[in-house]
Amino acid sequence: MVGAHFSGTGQGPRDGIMSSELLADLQARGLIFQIAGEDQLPQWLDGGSRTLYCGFDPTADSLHIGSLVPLLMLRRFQEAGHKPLALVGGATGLIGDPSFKAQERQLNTPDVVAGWVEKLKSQVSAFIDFDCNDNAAEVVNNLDWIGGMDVLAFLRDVGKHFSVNAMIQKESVKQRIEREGSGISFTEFTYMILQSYDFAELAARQDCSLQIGGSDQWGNITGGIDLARRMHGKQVFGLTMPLITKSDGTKFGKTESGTIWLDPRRTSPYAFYQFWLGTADADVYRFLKYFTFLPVTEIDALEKADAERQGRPEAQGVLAREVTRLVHGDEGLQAALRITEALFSGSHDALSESDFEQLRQDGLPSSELQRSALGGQLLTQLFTDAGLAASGKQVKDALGRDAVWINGAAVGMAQNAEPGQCFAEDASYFGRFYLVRLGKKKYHLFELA
RNA sequence: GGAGGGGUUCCCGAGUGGCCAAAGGGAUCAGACUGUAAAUCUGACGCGAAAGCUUCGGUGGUUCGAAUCCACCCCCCUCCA
Repeated sequence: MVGAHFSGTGQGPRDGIMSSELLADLQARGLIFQIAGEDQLPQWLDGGSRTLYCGFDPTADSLHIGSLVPLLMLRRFQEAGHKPLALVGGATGLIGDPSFKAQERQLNTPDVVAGWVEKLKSQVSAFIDFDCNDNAAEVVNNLDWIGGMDVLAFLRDVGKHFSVNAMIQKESVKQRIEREGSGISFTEFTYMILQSYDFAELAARQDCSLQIGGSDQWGNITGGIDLARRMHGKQVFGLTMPLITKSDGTKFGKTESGTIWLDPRRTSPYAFYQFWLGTADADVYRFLKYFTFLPVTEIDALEKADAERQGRPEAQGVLAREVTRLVHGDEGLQAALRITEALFSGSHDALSESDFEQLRQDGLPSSELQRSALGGQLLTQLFTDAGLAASGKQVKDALGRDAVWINGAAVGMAQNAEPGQCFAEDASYFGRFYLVRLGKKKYHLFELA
């Protein structure tokens, strides 16, 4: 699956693109927050194929959609003819980035982090091309150069270039230092130095001249720019992307059910697709620019068309399809579409037996049902266990409002103690499937064991 | 090591002996309205269908009764050494 999605988009590297054109496109997409070395960067990029990098720290066994913008950014640069390095933070992941984090974080054990590093490596690889000749991507791990370093060398060769006075002035750690009720350990405080060292090291060994990252990385990136100059006399650049915000002020990338992960085992392509489909009107055109490769002109045209038409905009559907394909490939997208169509078109009766099996495999939440165990059970219990609701109270609430259906038949509070009747033989699809709907959007497939 | 401040239900944050399963806000879930929107309105929101059961950093204690009082411990923050 590594790299599989890249070729699936039908857009190979477009080496004809000039970099000034790239920067103009990024600008038009609103993807540029700040640039370090703004005067010289355009002509530097136009001057040839450059190497750039972006770091991803292993803080879990999967990246989430917060990393999507930087990942796609690496690819945008690659398509413009530059060489992307995806750095996986095998070393920095052991320390923890304090940037704009309100609290000190729990350290993870080296084994755990090492395991995550491997997961991230393959995940990151799906977004960039390793096979094109001149500017093939690479994955690097900073544990390779930080892991073997001894303390004295670190303090003398690297630490000497940093002024604590300057470090504590950085906006990214200021709140931790100034605000009452928080603090920062020396360990996390050192993070900035490690990331700076990464940049200097990559500049020296791979001639990497640009680091990209989220806007929260500005302090760490500029630290690296200074260090590369001091240690190796190299001039390098930095570019940050804006923090993705939502118009309603809530945090992007989280839903009621939690984080949206890139790993299909954590967030199914169906759930992923649904997430994007639910994007607010006020955000959707901006997100199309951030998260897809559709030309800006096309996005603008879509916005105009949506505005002129009454009713439901098409933008959400476009966004959901594009991003799902980027992350989960065509197959993942098809799976998501199949489920969506089956559930929201209103006609479950059209589904075949194999369709049901497919839905389960495609990531529709499902579980097994033992007919023998139905006896003493209550629906509230059954549905809570299946994850349809957080507590029996919520199920009860839904039952009381006639918001529960089993295979299309409404179920009320009166049936709570009658699961056997609700899951009757003749009510099933193909003798074994029950599709339960709670509320407007939550579905669960039960299959008789 | 010393002095002071603090740890409340998902989050913020009231609550200083009974009227406290614990105000208020946010988040979340469900309903109406809709576009599988937004805004608005309604209900739920520790667990439990209910009876009832278990919470306010931890452990013990005082009391008829504790989130609230006492003792010790743990953790966080500020200042001093």
